[in-house]
Amino acid sequence: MRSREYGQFCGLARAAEVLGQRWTLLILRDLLVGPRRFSDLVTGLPGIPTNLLSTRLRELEGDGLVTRELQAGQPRSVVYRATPRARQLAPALDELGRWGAATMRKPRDGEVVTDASLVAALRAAANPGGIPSTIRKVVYVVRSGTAIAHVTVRNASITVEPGECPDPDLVLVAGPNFRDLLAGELEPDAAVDAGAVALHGDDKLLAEFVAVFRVPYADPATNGDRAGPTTPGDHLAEG
Amino acid sequence: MRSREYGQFCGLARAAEVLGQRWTLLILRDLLVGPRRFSDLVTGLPGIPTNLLSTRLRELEGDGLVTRELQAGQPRSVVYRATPRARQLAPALDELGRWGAATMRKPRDGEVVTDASLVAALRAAANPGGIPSTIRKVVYVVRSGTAIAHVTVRNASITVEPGECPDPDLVLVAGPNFRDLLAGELEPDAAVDAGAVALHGDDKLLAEFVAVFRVPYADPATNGDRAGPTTPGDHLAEG
DNA sequence: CGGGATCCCCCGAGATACTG
DNA sequence: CAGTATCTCGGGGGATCCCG
Repeated sequence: MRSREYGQFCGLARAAEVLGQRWTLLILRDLLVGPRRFSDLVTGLPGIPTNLLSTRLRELEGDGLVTRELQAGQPRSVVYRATPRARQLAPALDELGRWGAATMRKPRDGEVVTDASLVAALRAAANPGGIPSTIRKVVYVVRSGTAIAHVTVRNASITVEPGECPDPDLVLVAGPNFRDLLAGELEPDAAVDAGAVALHGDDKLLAEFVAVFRVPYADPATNGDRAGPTTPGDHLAEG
Repeated sequence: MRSREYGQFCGLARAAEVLGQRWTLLILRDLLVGPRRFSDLVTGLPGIPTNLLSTRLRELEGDGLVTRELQAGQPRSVVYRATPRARQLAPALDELGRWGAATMRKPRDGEVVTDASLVAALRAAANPGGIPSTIRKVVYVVRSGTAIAHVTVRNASITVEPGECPDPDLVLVAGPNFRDLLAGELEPDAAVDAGAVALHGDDKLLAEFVAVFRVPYADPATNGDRAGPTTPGDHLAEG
């Protein structure tokens, strides 16, 4: 079998052949946030070798997941864009991201947060069922390290985009314990004093924010078992 | 950054560090079907080097996803088991499997179907909402190549397990166009004549089977766009 | 300056053989 | 049965170079 293949007629194996290549999952994560130029991707993926990025983009184009558009202008500009087929990956990447986030506590040495990773994390955490019925439109700006995203919550929709936004109702600057807040282990009232977040604006809106964005928290000590044994029926009867 | 790491404080990056290693996704797929011995895994993963399997199992044990139990007996036996934390991956792997299956048409040259891949595919395709209200208990056996699984459909539950089962109500032997049937592109009445399936037993139960197991079918020609442009709100506003 | 291509080194993966 | 040992080879990492 060729190097990246697995020799099985299996959906998961086919997915692994594409997504199992190093950096591919993060390239797609960034492209699902929006179209990006080569240099944008290099910036958003610190440490990626440029030759590998080039190779991956060509492979993804061949797999029908990315399109390549030449932009007018001098110096010339190339824009990479996720195809509809790649956008169908969003639910799977959200699941993977939530699973991976469940055991994250502190950044490892040298780990960074990028705009795209912040946007992806917030989109994966978004819970439309948590939108208060009283809301008309609220705009948040979220900062974590140097990463910035803005959130617009309306009656029945949550949108998350990278970067700043003028006139936000509330700016949240994530502190060391920010995830404890989103995991529900820290009450909104206590979050500022606990160093989870610093607020600029209408700080009463923080309670709405944590109602809308929730992350699970797996206990590593029990290998992730949080609420007793997994019952059959949770997910058919796997295991 | 160490070789498998990405240097980002991001749930998806953490997931990729574990699942992006070659063969890891398929090892977990097999272990989510049930506990397996080393030689079971070697059999279910044709082509995997035994030293790599050994390495991966040790890594997964270190990541808290697999436990290793010595079984009594001579020759000695070792059983590997997915931890609860690994079982939390099931929804993500199902999503990935459905995504990968959406563009599968025919097996590539030499591709096989294993018991575990058949079980995983059926579990990912299971749709409890499709269970007819008239059902009490129906048992199917499904064969695809040399792979065998059996399915039990009850009032509100679907279980899929590997291997045979005594006294099934209906045996389905998958033919070349079996997926067209599950994708809804082939009516149950026409399936046998079209070579999608051969039946042994109460063939009127086939309609119930296809109501319970559904797979999506992406059109490769349009890069996976099946029903017009993706509307914002389908998945927040990604893209 | 953006968008790559080229080069070299080395680690990780594949294949096979062998052992407690 | 359940791995380890050894070798080879391709792909990834890192730096540099190139071209419009």
